[in-house]
Amino acid sequence: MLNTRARVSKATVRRIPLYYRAVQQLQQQGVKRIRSERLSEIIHIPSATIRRDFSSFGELGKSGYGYSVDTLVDEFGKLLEVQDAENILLVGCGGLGAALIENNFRRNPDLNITMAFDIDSAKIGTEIGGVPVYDFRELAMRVTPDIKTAIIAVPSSAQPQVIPALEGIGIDAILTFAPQPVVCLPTTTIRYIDLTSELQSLLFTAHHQQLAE
Amino acid sequence: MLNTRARVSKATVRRIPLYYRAVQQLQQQGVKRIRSERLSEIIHIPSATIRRDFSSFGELGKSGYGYSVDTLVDEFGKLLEVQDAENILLVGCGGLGAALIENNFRRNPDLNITMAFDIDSAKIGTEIGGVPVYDFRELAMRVTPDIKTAIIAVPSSAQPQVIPALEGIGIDAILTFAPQPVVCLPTTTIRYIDLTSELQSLLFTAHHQQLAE
DNA sequence: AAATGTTTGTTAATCCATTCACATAGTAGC
DNA sequence: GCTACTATGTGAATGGATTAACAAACATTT
Ligand SMILES: NC(=O)c1ccc[n+]([C@@H]2O[C@H](COP(=O)([O-])OP(=O)(O)OC[C@H]3O[C@@H](n4cnc5c(N)ncnc54)[C@H](O)[C@@H]3O)[C@@H](O)[C@H]2O)c1
Ligand SMILES: NC(=O)c1ccc[n+]([C@@H]2O[C@H](COP(=O)([O-])OP(=O)(O)OC[C@H]3O[C@@H](n4cnc5c(N)ncnc54)[C@H](O)[C@@H]3O)[C@@H](O)[C@H]2O)c1
Repeated sequence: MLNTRARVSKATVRRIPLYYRAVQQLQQQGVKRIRSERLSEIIHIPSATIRRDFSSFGELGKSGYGYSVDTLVDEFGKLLEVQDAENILLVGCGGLGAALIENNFRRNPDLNITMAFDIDSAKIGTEIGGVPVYDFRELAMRVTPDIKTAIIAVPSSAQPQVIPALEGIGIDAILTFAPQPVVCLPTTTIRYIDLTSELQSLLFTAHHQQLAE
Repeated sequence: MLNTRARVSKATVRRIPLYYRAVQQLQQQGVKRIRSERLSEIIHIPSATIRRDFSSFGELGKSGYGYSVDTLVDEFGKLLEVQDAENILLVGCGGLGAALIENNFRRNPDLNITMAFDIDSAKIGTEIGGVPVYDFRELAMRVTPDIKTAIIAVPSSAQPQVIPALEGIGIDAILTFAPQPVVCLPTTTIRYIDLTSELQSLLFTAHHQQLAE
């Protein structure tokens, strides 16, 4: 079972999806068996890191053999709970929000944006890629109790009003593209994706530290 | 000068844009002076980390006083080279690519997407938010020599062809949304933004480790 | 200009993650 | 079954980043 109550490090958690995607691809290619050394070449993560990460979920491999691809797909699938669908709401149907809805994590059938909200009356009542857009003021009325996850794509200035409203209806996981940091409940897990900062720090690295080893 | 050749850590580099944004906002609010303790409350980074980061760019502050906001805006602006515009090309004008072009880092006048490329004939020859969309096969012909930076928003499957083409015309900094890892030249700085992985690892954290301290 | 209070910059301590390296446990071939 | 390989899982070593804590430096007040 995967309940080895060994603590899973934050760095490991960020890599689980990469492992899952890679072993899924291998499985689709009909590969039955994989060594950490070979996997390392595919995903560009050192083999020692892979083995340590894997070992924090139990003894998934066999000495002298490697890992069974099917076992890995199974175990990481369980970790990511891909068997039961995660229903997600999205707030802010601008350029970015609409793109996310259109795509709707198509490659991952367990991730579903099922409804969206905006305050722009031109957007309210429409559908984007089959997903209905509701008035954000009707949030409490429209949301179904199975939704615990939200994606925010509103301007930074609107974020301080949006987050408490989401927490008020029971959302406890938030992915946001608005970089404005916000205080949220201790039970809320929030992650910021700050596109401008990513680009700026990339450029800093490229310009200042072109000492590629 | 800011050429204290003290090594700047990777973690610090990722925070420079956050510092720059925060001190810019303070400046706009007319704030002249800021202490690390106060800045910590604003951007949710411990004050000790802030002071250590700042000190890697020289002695920016004064004991018993704090930091001059104007000085900080100046110094971080120089670090991020905001005085001269960074011209950027974008490949893949799908939902995400179009959203990025429309927005065009509006808040940062030094970051400009100046041209875009696609292989879809329905898009080639059009404009998105004033930015022309060219045929990707005309990349070498269309690109101007001032462009050293690219954003990639093509499907993962197309990425292995796109990156060598970009490197061929002198691009050395790449921000990509296609998670497929690629080998690139040692002189290329590449950063991946993997939206699906971000969401999946967020959900893992929310579901498995709701031991919010 | 002396006394008091404040906040930096940095040294030392700690924490977290990566990497090395190998004993152990298994595979594969005969 | 025995021998020769092979690759895992993990202690131990290293490296990187954060945090604590405080002497030194400056501001401010009187
Ligand atoms: N698109 C980019 O390239 C880019 C780059 C960097 C950062 N971002 C950030 O991503 C976020 C979204 O970007 P975008 O380009 O889609 O912006 P956008 O302006 O196109 O869309 C924002 C949408 O949010 C809606 N909105 C505003 N206030 C709202 C509220 N209180 N409740 C519900 N909806 C509300 C607006 O009506 C609009 O439809 C912003 O925070 C932006 O700073 C985007
Ligand atoms: N939008 C999302 O929510 C989302 C989520 C997760 C990951 N992603 C990733 O972001 C990337 C872009 O996503 P999207 O939703 O905009 O995809 P999209 O399919 O809407 O757009 C892709 C665009 O790239 C163009 N293209 C394809 N091959 C090309 C080539 N060789 N050269 C130039 N252009 C080419 C296509 O014509 C299309 O316009 C993809 O890699 C996707 O996996 C997006």
